Amino acid sequence: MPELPEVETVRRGLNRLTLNQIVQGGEVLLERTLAYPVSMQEFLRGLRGVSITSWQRRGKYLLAPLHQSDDRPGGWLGVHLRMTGQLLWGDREDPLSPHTRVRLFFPEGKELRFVDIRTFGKMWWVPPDRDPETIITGLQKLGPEPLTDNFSPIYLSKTLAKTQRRIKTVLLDQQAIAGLGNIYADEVLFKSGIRPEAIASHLDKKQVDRLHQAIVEVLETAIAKGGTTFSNFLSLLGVPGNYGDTALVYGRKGKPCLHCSRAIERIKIGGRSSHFCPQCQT
DNA sequence: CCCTTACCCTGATAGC
DNA sequence: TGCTATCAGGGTAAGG
Repeated sequence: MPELPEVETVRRGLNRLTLNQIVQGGEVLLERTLAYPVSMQEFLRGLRGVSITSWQRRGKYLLAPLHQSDDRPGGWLGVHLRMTGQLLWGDREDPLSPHTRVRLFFPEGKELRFVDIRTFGKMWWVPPDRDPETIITGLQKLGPEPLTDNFSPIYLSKTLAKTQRRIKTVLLDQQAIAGLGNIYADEVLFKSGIRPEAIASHLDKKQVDRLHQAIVEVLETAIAKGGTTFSNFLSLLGVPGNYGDTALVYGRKGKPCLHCSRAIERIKIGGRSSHFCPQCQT
């Protein structure tokens, strides 16, 4: 389940491996992966002959501006990995995983593959004359990037003050903060000593400040470790992460809290599992 | 408007 | 051991 740090890690890998090479063609093995255009012919027509100038990230979305060989704009490529999506860079002759959904062919036998077991992941080709937000509509509703100045303690306190939702639900709301998912949300609540079921507007200033700091620190640490901190995540070259290595509460139901030894509990909030320490989090 | 729930999907796992 | 039911969750649409 790639969240902001994993997507950021993928972005950095893509920037090292995929830029300024003309896309020679491709293959769509599961048309449902295409969010726009929905036809594989149109999608591949848009991508053939373009090259990628850079990869950008917004929340959990990857966005790449494209250009034609004569330097005219070539639109944009968008990717969302959702639950199980992976982008893999390798050779065209590498054995195909049965979960391969989209292939893009690059020069010298290289290939960028979108592999996705549970098929929730999406790709978009945005035509040159369109704003990406009009095609990838999820971009319109994204809150601030948590690792920029837009995400200040003041912003967080104002955002939390005006909702009666539980804090865990708000952390998962991409409109409030872009990029957190279920694992990192549980971890930042543990780190800041706040129960996931706490009503957001009831948090005091000290709690909000601690939460803000925890969000920034947990994400920065995870990015520094290459996004392999919690989730079972493969880098672009297929190198596995150290699953479960450093999660302090996520997935540790019944196990002793690493601070106080009380058993970690798991409850459902908004249809998602939430892990917390009943002693350390209040 | 604000918030919650159902849905999509397949591999892993809990439970009988 | 082997089978089946349940669970996992990101974003979106529909419902309350």
